[in-house]
Amino acid sequence: MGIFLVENKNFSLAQTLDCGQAFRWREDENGAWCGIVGKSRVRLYEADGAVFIEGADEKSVNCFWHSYFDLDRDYGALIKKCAADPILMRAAEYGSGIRILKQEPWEALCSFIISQNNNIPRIKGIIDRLCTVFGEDIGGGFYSFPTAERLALLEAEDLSDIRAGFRAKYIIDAARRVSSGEIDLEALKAQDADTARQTLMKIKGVGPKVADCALLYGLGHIEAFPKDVWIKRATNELFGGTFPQCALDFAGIAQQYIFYYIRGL
DNA sequence: AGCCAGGGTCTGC
DNA sequence: GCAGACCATGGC
Repeated sequence: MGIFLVENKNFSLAQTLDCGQAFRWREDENGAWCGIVGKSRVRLYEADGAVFIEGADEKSVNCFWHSYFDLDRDYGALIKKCAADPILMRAAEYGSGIRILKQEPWEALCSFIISQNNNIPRIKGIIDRLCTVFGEDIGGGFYSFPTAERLALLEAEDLSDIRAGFRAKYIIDAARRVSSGEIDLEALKAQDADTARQTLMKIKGVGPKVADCALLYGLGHIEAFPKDVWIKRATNELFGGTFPQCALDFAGIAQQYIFYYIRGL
């Protein structure tokens, strides 16, 4: 039996876990969502107007998982702010169950290095193989996301079975800079987004878009605003070339509504 | 078959 | 500073 996590107001597992911000969650045949975070494999489901979690103890639910799902933030209030722009309001209502996950910084950074010039199904495949080959066996045939320390010991050729293509050398460069301490991801949480972005962009293969994804999904900077091809398209075709100004202080969250909305059109 | 994908680097102007 | 070729791979 699962442990109560939260009421599912402004929280849809399907929207949150399959909106392109994380790549290791999968819906099972019963409509529950299974994923591996850290060294835990958990299963989440919605029932009776609430979200429940299996595979986690009471203490981790109240701390880690509460933070992971960003449960202290009032998404309803943000959606109301979106109403200042009629198109953004439509997008926010369409994706009103999305929450921005607070993922592990290294996993977020590495995942979005892999994401560049790539499509979501293949991103998931590459990450699956990366975890299976280089992650830690956490039992049951499941594997954790490999640490930067582990990957830093490899050469790009060692990733050939992962089929990450030209991104392999970028993964290794990122792993080495993080594991050596040259880039302290935890410290970037407390810095302003622009400073942190510049640091992240010292990594080969990390430009503004990947850096913003790491900032938003791994480092808690909700004002970071990844501009991928879909968002550029939406900004031009839906907003006349200018991102809605009413959402600037939570642009990352608004961006996720727009990304989900335009891909669903 | 060919275009595209949650882009970035490198080169040449 | 900015455009254009190029990068690996596979989904559609």
